[in-house]
Amino acid sequence: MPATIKDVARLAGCSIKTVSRVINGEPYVTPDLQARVLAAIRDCGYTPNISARRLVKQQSYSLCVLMYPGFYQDASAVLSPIMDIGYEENYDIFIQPYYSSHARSRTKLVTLIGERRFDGYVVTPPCDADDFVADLLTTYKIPLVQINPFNTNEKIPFVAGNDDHGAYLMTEHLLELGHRRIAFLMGPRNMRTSFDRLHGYQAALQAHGLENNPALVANTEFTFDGGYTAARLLLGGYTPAERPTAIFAGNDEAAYGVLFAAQELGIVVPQQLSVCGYDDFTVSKFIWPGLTTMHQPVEHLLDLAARLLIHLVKGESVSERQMIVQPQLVLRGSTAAVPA
Amino acid sequence: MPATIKDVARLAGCSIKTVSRVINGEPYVTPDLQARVLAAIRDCGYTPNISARRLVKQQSYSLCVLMYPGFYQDASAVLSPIMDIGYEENYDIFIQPYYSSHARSRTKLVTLIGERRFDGYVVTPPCDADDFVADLLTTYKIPLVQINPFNTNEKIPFVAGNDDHGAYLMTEHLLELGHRRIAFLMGPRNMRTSFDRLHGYQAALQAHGLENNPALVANTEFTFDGGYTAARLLLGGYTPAERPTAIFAGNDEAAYGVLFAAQELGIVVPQQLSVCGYDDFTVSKFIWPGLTTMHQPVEHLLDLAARLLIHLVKGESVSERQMIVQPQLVLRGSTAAVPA
DNA sequence: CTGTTAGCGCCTTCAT
DNA sequence: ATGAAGGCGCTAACAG
Repeated sequence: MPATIKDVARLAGCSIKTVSRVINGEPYVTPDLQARVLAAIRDCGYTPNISARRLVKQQSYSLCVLMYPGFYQDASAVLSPIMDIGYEENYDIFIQPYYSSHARSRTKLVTLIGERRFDGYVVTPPCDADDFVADLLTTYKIPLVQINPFNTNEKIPFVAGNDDHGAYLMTEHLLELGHRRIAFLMGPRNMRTSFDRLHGYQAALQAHGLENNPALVANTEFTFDGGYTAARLLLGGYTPAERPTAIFAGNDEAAYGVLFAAQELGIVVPQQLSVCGYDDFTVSKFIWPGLTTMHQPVEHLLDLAARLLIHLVKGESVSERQMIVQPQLVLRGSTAAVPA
Repeated sequence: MPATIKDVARLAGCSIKTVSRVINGEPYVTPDLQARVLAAIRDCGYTPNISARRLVKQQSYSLCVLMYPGFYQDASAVLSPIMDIGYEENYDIFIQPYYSSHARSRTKLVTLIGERRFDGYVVTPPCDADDFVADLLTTYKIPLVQINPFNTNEKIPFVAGNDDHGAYLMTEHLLELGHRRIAFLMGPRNMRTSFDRLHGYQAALQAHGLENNPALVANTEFTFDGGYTAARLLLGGYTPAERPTAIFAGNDEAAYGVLFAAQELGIVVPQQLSVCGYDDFTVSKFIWPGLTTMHQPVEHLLDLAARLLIHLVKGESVSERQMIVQPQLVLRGSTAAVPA
C-alpha cells in the first residue's frame, strides 16, 4: 500500500494542504516546514497518486498520437524521443493506430474522446485526409497539432516539412548530374506531400528550361509494390536509349521497389540509372547501393509537434503555431552522372 | 462538461448505484430499469470517468511495454496489434524506451512504478539482460511478462520464439542446397537468441556429420555495421575457392550488412554466395534479391504477451505461463544451390 | 432487486 | 503562513 498525502502530513506534523503546497511548488511555506515535509516524503517514499490528481483537476495529463501504421518505418526510433518528452513533461503519451476514413477508426476516436479524455492530439498523415478528426476535436475544443497536414491554409496548428523545396533540391541534384529524362513517382492523392513533391520536381525542371513530360510522371502509392510496378512500366516501355536516366521516387519505400525492379531487369544503379527517394528511412542506407534521398527529420517533427501541443494544452501563449522544417539532401550511392 | 453518473441517474429516475450496476454488467437489475438507464446513458452521451474509477479501484488499468529502441524495425506495424488489444480490453498501453543497464532508464523505471503505477509490464530483450527490472517488479509484486528473455529457466512468465529450432532448420536448408562451408554471425552476448541460434546452427552441422569450424563463427552485433564488417573479414580472408559459400546472419539487419558487403566485393548473391538472416523484418522482402530468413512472428509474440499479462493482472488463472512460438522458414532469392 | 452511505487521494476555497 | 471542510466521479459495503 503506497503512502498517501495523509501519511506524509502525519509524519511531518502538518496538514495535508501544506504537503500539497510543497508538492506543487506553491508559495507561502516556511523553509523549515518545507524541509520537514520533504524529509517525510522521502522517508515514506511518497509519490502523488496520479488518478486522484487527474480526477480533481478534470484533466487526463495525457496526449494521444493518432498514427497511421506505416507512417514511418522505424517507428521505435521515432517514438523514443516523443515518449521521452512525455516523461519529462509529465504527460502520458499514447500511440493509437488510425486509418483515415475507416469506420472503426472513427468509432474508436469517438470512444477515445469520451473515455480517455486526452488533453490533446497529434495526427499524422493521411489521418487528416478527411476532416473528421479536426472537426470532431474542434467541436470538443480539444487542442490538435497536425503533422504534414493536407491543408496548410487552415488555422489548425501544424508542423510540416518543406516538401516542395526538398523535391526541388533533389531534382536539381539530378539535373546537375546531367540527367534530362527524369521520371517522378507521385504518391497517393490523400497526402499533401505527394502534390508538393511533384510540384517541386516540376518547378525545378521548368526553372532549367525543361518541358514537363506527363509520360514521365507515374501515379503510384508510397509503397514497395507501387514503386516496383511503376518502375517496371517505366523501364520496360522504352528502348535503353530512350528510357529515363533517373527515377525520383516520391518516397523511400517506393524507391526500394524501383531498385528491386532495376536489379531484376539487369539495369545497374547508378551506372545505367540513377534512383532517389524522399524521407530517409533508416534502412535507406542499408540498401545497395545506398539510397540518395531527402532527409525528412521525423523525430524533429514529432518533437516539435509534441512540445507545441503541450504548450497549447497548458493554455500557454505560443508564437509559432505553424512550423515548416527544412529537409536535407543525403547523397549516397544510388545517384551518379548520366551515362555518356 | 461531460455527463456524470449522477446525470444519468437523474434522467433514468434511479440511484447512481443502479447506473453503476448497469455500466459494470452486474446482475440484479430488472430489464426495464436497465433499459431506462441505457437510454439515459445514450441521451446524455455519458461515458464513465476513467480517473475516478481508477482512483477508487486502486488500479491504473494501464500496462507498460519496456521496449529497447530498435527491438523491431517496423515497430509501427508491430505496435498496432498490441494497441488494439489494449483498446479492446480497456487497458491503456504505454511504450517506454528502455536501455538495459542504463542508469537513466533504471531511474525512470522506479519513477514509473511509483507515479504511473502500471498494473503490469512487458519487457523486450535485452532489457532483461540485467535482472534489475525483474527484481524490482518482483519486489513490488507487479506482474511481468518477458519476451524472448535471456533466462528461460526462471519462473517469470514469458513468450519466446524457438530460436534453437529455427536456426537448425535454416542451417538444414543451406545444407540441403549443398553448402558445407557455412559461416554464422552470432549476435550480442546479452541476448539469449544469440546463443540459441548459434546452438541450432551448430547442432544442424553436427547432425550432418560436419565439424564445427570456429573460424566460421563471427562475433558481431545484430546491426548493419556488425554484419558488414564481419562479412568483409569473412569474404576477404579467403581465396574464392576457400571462402564460405553461405553466410547465415543471426538477424536480418546483420544480413543486410552482408548483402551490402557482397555487392561491394562484386560477389553475386545467390549465385556465388548464399545469404540468409533471422527475424523477417518487413524490409527483408524489399532488399535485393529478397532475403531468405526465419520468420519470427513478433506481432504474435507481443499479442500473446499482452494477453497473458492482462490475465495475470486480472488475477485470472492461466494454464500456460511460458510459451514457445515456432518460427517459419521464408524462402526468398538470397539462397541457392552451392556453386558447382 | 434497489438505494444509502462512506470513502479512494488530491486540490480548492475560505477561514484563521 | 497554515489548516479545515468540501467535493471531483465512482465503487464497495451494507441496508432495505
